[in-house]
Amino acid sequence: MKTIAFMTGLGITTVSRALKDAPDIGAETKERVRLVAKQIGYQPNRAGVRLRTGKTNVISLVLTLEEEIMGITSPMVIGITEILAGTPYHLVVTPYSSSKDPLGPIRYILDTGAADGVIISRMEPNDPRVTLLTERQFPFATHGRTEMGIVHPYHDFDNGRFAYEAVRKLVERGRRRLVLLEPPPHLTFHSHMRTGFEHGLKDFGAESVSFHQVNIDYSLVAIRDAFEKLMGSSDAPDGIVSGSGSGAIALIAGIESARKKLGEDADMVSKVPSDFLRWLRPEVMTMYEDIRVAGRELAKAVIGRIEGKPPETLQSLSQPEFQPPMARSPEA
Amino acid sequence: MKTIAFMTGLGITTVSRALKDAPDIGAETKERVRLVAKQIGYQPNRAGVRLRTGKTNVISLVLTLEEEIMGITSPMVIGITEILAGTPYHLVVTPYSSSKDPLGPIRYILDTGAADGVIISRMEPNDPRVTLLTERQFPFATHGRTEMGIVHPYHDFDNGRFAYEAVRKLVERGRRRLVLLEPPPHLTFHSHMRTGFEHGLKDFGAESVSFHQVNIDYSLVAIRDAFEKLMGSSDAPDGIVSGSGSGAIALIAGIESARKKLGEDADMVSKVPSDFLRWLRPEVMTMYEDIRVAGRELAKAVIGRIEGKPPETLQSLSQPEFQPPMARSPEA
DNA sequence: CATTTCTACTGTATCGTTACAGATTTCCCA
DNA sequence: TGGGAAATCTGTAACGATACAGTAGAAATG
Repeated sequence: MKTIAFMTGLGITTVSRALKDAPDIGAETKERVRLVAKQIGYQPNRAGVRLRTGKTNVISLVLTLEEEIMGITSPMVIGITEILAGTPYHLVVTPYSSSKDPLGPIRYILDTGAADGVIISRMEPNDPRVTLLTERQFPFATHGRTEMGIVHPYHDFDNGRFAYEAVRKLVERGRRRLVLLEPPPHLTFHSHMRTGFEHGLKDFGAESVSFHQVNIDYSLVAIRDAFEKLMGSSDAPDGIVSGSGSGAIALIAGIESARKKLGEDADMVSKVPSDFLRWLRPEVMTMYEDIRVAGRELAKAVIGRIEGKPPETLQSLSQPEFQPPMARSPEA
Repeated sequence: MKTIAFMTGLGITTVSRALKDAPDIGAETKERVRLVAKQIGYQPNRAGVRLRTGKTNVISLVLTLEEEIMGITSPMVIGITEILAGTPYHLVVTPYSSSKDPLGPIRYILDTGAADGVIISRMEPNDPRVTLLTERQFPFATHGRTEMGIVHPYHDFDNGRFAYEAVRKLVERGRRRLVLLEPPPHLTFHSHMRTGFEHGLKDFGAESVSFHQVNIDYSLVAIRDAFEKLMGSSDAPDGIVSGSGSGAIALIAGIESARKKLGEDADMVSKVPSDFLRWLRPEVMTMYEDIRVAGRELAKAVIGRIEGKPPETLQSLSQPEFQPPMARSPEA
């Protein structure tokens, strides 16, 4: 900036103000400054700005290491960066080992002012992170909803609707004894999915087969073993709703270990974050949860919040849709 | 820091020096300063340090958006952050849209001093990014190798060995007409894999079926269609080596579209970054590329470089191993 | 005892930026 | 024509940290 000041013969202050289009700078001067700035490829020094103003130009994505399992991080990161690319914001990934202290990274960011906004996930109905961030009036957006009466920016997949439509589809196929592989009970979308499932059962006339031994956070091996037992029992379901793509893989293995056949002994609907299942097991009906879009929405939401937009305008819910069956061959 | 200085009655400079264990500060004073610092939870202000010293305490992971396809980003990010967690470094993800300007993000980082070190991937034999970073003496580590005679930190999976062992395995199964789904030709590991494949053919006595119409960067649909055609032709291979997990999925679809059967008409070996294939298609033989470990190694390597360790001590090659077949049921 | 040497500490300037409180010039109106 | 308002520009201080060049006092040296 000193260089620009020297080249234009102006004061440093003037250059600074001209570049941010302040009203007390002449139009012609601004033009000149902008030209020179572009010419020499001026980029504001982030440390300088940050030290002086406290603005970090950083968005922090707070991740549990557990999230890796679902392969959700990739598209989320990509989606976020797509939006940030057009802004001065950088994306910093802040993980926390062991889910025992979810507040740790939040406190760190609040205490050190490490970012201008945060994106968090794995939301709980009563989430202390949301309480803390709201108290401190710190901009954030959540992947998933809460139930505390606090209005905050979020993006969510309509898991209730997903389960409801899944039940409808299975009943249409003549299935009546349905099972749900659900999210862990402490997360908000557990009850969303559960409720949607139960509504579906009632509305479409099917019954529920209990399967609470495992949830989508369990290891694939644990899910497979539990489901193999269920499928081998006299209580075996004939319709399956899977709350996660990797869970579905384990369920399929369980079915096969029990010497049953998908599509014959049972049908399955699964939420998926990618195309793999559709390619390898086209007999599974899938609803695609687009995490990349979620990343985009969340990035837009935090930025909106940073800019002071009211939180209730920064909420979005993405509607599930069945994916068309995979065309197995070009001429088919 | 001002607070600590006030509380201890020392000068700000003394506090600064005491905290970094400078030799000209009394042992007792250091102890006192450290105690007070811990007491009030002092964390150095990153902007202050960065402005004064130029040290950003940031490692930048430079990604192509294409990388998402392979689902490689998640474990890579997790692996890196695992290492950075014990250090003052933050991880910033810097993507570049459209692979037409791979130098863009590198230039940005060099020009603005946005990071202390960089991790890059999708290496080419003659890679301008490596040239540039080396010229400017900027610490970096690469996921994959180059062939320019420049010694630099890297981590790589031994793709040559992978293809060689894959051929051995297929020949052991009685397969003789082998095909390779290879990486795109401009990337370094293309020739690694190709060479390993050819060596295998020669050493174990098999022949190559040409399949250059597509590579692992093509869409799954394109790969499937091309492979379906090949499998339907009189030139059909009976052994397949797939350079990527998602590619393998498309190949399987191609086989099935051509009304052939995996395990009967042909066997397949694939490199995979996750467990999915093993669960869903246990008949595919897999070698696991652990991207999380790669992330860890790369993080350690850049930090080593930042600390001035010689590059030749920061290189690692991970050896492929066949995964044990999936136990289909607990009692088996 | 004077002088050097060492130990332990400190003040000042600086990194790049912006907030704030002027300063200068021009213009308008009574 | 004098005085105030408006428009445009600028100098200084400060954000938090550290490099550097000291200083003061104690200890060692001859």
